[in-house]
Order: sequence, then structure tokens, then C-alpha cells
Amino acid sequence: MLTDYKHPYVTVDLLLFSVINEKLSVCLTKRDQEPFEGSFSLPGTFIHENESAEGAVERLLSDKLELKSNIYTEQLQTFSEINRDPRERVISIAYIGVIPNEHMVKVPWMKWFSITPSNVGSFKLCPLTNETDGAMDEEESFISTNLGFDHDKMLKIAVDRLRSKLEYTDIIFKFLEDTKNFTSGLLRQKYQAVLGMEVNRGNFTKYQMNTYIEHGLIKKTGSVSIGRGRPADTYSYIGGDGLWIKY
Amino acid sequence: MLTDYKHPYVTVDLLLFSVINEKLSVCLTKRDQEPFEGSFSLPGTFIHENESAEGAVERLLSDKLELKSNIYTEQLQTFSEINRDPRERVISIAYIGVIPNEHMVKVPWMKWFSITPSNVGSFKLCPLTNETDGAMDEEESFISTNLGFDHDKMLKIAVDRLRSKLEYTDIIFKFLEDTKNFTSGLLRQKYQAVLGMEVNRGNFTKYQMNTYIEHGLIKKTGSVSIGRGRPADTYSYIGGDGLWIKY
DNA sequence: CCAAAAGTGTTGCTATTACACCCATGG
DNA sequence: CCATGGGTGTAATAGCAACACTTTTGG
Repeated sequence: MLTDYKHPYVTVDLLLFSVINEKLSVCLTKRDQEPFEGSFSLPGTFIHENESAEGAVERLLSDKLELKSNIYTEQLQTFSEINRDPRERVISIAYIGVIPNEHMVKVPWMKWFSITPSNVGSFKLCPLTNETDGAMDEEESFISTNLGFDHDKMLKIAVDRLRSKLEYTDIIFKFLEDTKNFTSGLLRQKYQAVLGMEVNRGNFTKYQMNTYIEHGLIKKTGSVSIGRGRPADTYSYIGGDGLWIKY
Repeated sequence: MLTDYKHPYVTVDLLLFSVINEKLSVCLTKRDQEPFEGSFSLPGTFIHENESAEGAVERLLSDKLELKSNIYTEQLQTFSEINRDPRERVISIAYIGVIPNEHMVKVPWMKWFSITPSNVGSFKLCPLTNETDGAMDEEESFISTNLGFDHDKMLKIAVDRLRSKLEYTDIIFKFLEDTKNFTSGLLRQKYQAVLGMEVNRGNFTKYQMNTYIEHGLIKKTGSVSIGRGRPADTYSYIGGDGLWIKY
């Protein structure tokens, strides 16, 4: 023993994001017990004796969310207020996660909520009704800034972080389903959803795509994607490691 | 009890910075016991039962460093590798701290080390001999990337963070001794020390100072500072809260 | 008078923005 | 043939970096 102090509980909480119906969305679970029974909150788990925080996040992804493949995650911030959990002293290390497709989460206890772009201070969260497989129930019911614990605060910080990282990292590519074949239009659609505002189409195609190319993150495949309108150049993501990342 | 898992120890570690002799410097302590006996490492402390991580940092500043006044601190990152402490499972929340003057730390067990600008990957740390009160013993002895635990890693991340925050926050003003009366030249000297490279003088005076003014962080006092050379306009820092901060 | 330090102006380059125009496809 | 979506061009603007010139002090 190094000290006699009572040790705190340490957990990880995950802010799992995806773009659904052109809207940035977060994955929440309804609490079935006190405290905050009935409220939605972030998925989380205790850190075990023989795992790192990253390990706990991986276990959380695999066990509670049943996501097996390699999911992008990064540490957000640690929250250590004494009474952030009314039961016991619990310190939580928050992580951001990104998946390209909401259907990857198949477990019934997780629900997606779109984050309404306009309100940055206190978000409006609209539930995604999974019966209709993707359709939004915009004006039906929504929970606004009423997550359990300090998860509202976490959500706000996470969204701010995601948005600023659009500028200087390759995080947007984590939202793509097929990183080996995508168009400028599709990428822009994800980009706008995360940013919560429009980006000029012409400039995005010319400059943004070109910036990615110059940083060695993507390259043109040479083939085009046909559909409505003029065929679009397709690109492939090749920057496997953390290029273009400032910090 | 929420779970039966054995709880980890949780500590805070502090990366306390200051600019000494126009060089960014960090405050370290020599370990007098195993593990890493004889190595230098960051000051740290266990988080007590009834305090937050921020509270533990404050206690660390006040008890171990005997710094009583309001010190600027911010959370850096949490380190949770299983074997980062060879004795026990210890999770550490790292904090950055900034003080304007190395003489504020009067306790004999803390030593300052300048961070040589050139090497970013693995720093060269030069001890500041406090007998000569500020003179550097450049070529005498230095410890290069040999701090205890994972503190090298923390240092690198912290310096990177400090440098990028120069661009979009008001963190440089935390390095000033007198925030109510300073010149463009003095601020630039601190700025260059943190950044580890030169910044054009004319542009700094014109654009950088003006940017601060436009963001409401500083204003001209109206009086000048005399000395060698042309008298310099003096400025006063007024942005008490976190203005201009992106995230 | 000269070196030192500071204020200010000029120029060129680069990035960003807004907008316009044209192209190629599906219906 | 026309609406739709995509590529590319242009012009105005903003910001940044390099450098020169001037100003005002101490020695």
C-alpha cells in the first residue's frame, strides 16, 4: 500500500458519435435504476484492475455496444467533481468515439439522438426512431440538456472538440462508411453535419479536398461515381496514421 | 459498494512552467526513493477522498510547492497505462501550471530545468543553478529525456499543448510578472521562449498586440516605458476571463 | 553621434470567400 | 431538354511574413 486514502472509483464514459440523416448524433442509453432513473446517459464502465482506460473503452465497445471492429476513439477529458455521482466518489475519464454507421449498434438498449445544430450552449437532442429505420421524429419528443450525471457538460465539450478538430485533423474520415471510395459531395455532407453549418460546395471540392491530397491523406481513384447529375470524382483515404494532426 | 473491483490509485501530476532567462523551463524534483530513485520527476500527489483533481492540484501547489496565490492551471491529459508505476496500479491526471517567476518556488527540493528549443522530440533539460540566481549552466550537466515514470511523455505533450495554445488563447499572459504594465518587447520575449523560435519584432508589435486589443484582452495604458532605446508603449491585461479561447 | 530598442509603412504571397460558369448525367 | 449535382475559374478580400525606414532614448 502506498497510502491509506480511500481510493475513488474510476470509470470511462463514451461519447459515441455518428452522422445520421445528415445530422450529428450521439448514442445514449436509458438508465433503469437510480440515480437518474429514466434519464438518458452515456454508456460507461468501471476500469478493471488489469486494463488501461483505453482497454476499458475497448471492452465497453465490445461488451455493451457489441461493436467488434476497430473503432476510432480518443480521450476527451477527465471529470472528477466530488459529487458528480450521488452514490459514491467516482472519477470518470471521458472518451470520444466515432462510427460511420448507426446500424453498427444493434443492441436495443442504446438509442441515437441527433444534436440540433442551432443550439450550441444547451443542445436539443431528438431521438431517432429506429422502427422507421432512419427517419427522424423531429417535433415529437426530445430531451434537452437533461442527461444524467455531468453528461451534458461532457457532450458540450465533446461536440466543441469534434468541431474544432475538423479543421486540423482527419477526423471527418472516421464518419465515412467506405473510406476507399467516396465523393467530395459525400464527405462534405458529413463535414457539414459535424460542423453544424453549411460549407460552400465549390470551395470544398477545390480547396478542402486538395488540402487533404496535399497532406497525403487521400488520393483520387481515377474512376467516377455515377448517379443523378454529373459524375463525381471518387477518392480513397490512405492516411492510415495520424497525419496532419497538430496536437 | 458499486462493484468489487479493486480500485486504482489516482494521482495528479503537475507540469509547472515558467520562462527563465528567455527559456521555457519546467519545475522538477529529485526522487529520493525507489522507483526511479535519483531521477527527476514531476511533482504529484494522491487525490484525497473529499477533493476533486483540481483540488488536489491546489493542495499540491500550496503544500509541496508553497505557492499560495492564484496559479493558472489546466488539465492536460490522463495517463492510465497499467504499469506506468512499477509499484501499484496508479492512474494520473496531468495538469499544466504556469507561473510568471521562478523565484516564487522557494522550496529546496524543487529544481528548474530549461527546455532546449531545438529538440522537440526528446528534450534536452538543462538545470538552472540557483546559487548564481538565474544563470544557466548550459554545458555542465543535463538530463535528457530521463524523467521517472512516463513523465517524459507528459512533458512532450504539455510543451506541444502550450505552444499551440499560444495561437488561440491568452495563455502567454500567465507568464507575465506584471500584467498591468508591460511592453510589446517583454511579451514577445516570453512568447518566443514558449514557442521556441523567433517571431518578427515589427509584426509582433503591429499585428499580435493589435489582435489582443481587438479581442479585448489588453489595452494601451497611455504611458511609456523608458530605458535603452526609444520609449515603448505599455499595455495592461484586462481579459480576466477566458476570452478568445476556442476550446 | 551612434547604437539600441521601438513604432510604423510597403510589398508580395497565400488563404479564404463568394460567386459564376460550364459539364454530364438521369428522368 | 431540363433539373440536379459536380468540376473549375475569377475576383475581392483578409491575413501573414519579410523587410525597410523612421523615431527616441542612453551612453
